[in-house]
Amino acid sequence: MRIATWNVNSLTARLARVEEWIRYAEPDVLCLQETKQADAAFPHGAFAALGYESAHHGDGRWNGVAIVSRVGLAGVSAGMGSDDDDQGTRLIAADCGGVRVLSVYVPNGRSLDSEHYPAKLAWLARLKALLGETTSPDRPVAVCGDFNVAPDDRDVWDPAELEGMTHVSPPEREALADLQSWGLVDSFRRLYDDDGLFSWWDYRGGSFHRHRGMRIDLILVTEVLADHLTYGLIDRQARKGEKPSDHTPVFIDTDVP
DNA sequence: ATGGTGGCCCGGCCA
Repeated sequence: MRIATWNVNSLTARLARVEEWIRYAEPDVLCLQETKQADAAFPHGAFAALGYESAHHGDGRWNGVAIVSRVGLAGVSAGMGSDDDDQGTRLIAADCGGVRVLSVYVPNGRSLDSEHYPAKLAWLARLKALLGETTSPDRPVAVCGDFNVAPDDRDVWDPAELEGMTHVSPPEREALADLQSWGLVDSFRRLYDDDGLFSWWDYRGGSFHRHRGMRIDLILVTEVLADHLTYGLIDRQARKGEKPSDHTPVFIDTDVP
C-alpha cells in the first residue's frame, strides 16, 4: 500500500497540481493538510473522477485536513473530541485498506514566547491520548501530516541558525518523541539516515533553490507497518514548477499484514 | 532591506 501526505497550502489553489501528482504517483491513500476549505467546497468529485473516495474536515479559511483513498474509506472521525482540543480543523481519521489512517496538521506554535507554543505541545499530547482512546499500537496505524516539528538536526538546513525558533526546540522534539513512544516509528528514518532531505521550504528568499528547508512532514507508523516498508520518497519534483505548495508530498510503500 | 513570498480575500493575518 502506498500512503502519502501533503500539506497543499490551499487545495483551491493547488487542485490541478494535486490531480497531476495523484496520476503519476498513484497513492492508495493521500492525506492532505491546509486545504483552507469549508466542507461544502471540498472537491469530492475531482477525486471521485480519479477513482478515490474522500473525507474532509474544514471550516473555510484556515487549516482543513482530508483523507483521499482508493482502498476504502470507513469509520471517519473528524476532530479531537472538543473544539478546544482541536484548535481548528486539524485532524481527520479513517480506516483505509486495513490501516487506521490519521491526517494531522499540528499547530505551528508561532514563537517560543507565544501562547500558541504551549498549545502546540498540548495538541501533540492530546493526539497521543486520542490514539490510546481509539486504536492500539498492535494494529496497523499511520499518522500522517505536517507536524511542524523537525525531529532532529539532520532534518534542518542549519541547526545553529534556527536556535531559539519553533520546529526545533527541545520541548517540541520531546513532545514528538513522547507521541512516538505510544508505538509509532518515523518511517522515513527506518529507510534512510541521510541529512538534508527536506519536505518544506519557505517561499521567501529562494529557500528551495538554496536547500534551506526542513523535514516536518512525517508518516509515523506502528511496528506492524514499519516492519514491512519497501520504499519511501520525499518527492521534490512537486515543489518545482507552476504554483507549487511550500511543502512537497512524502510517501511510503508498505505491506499491510 | 526590521523585509522577504504566497494564500486567504481586500487590510492584515498566517505560515
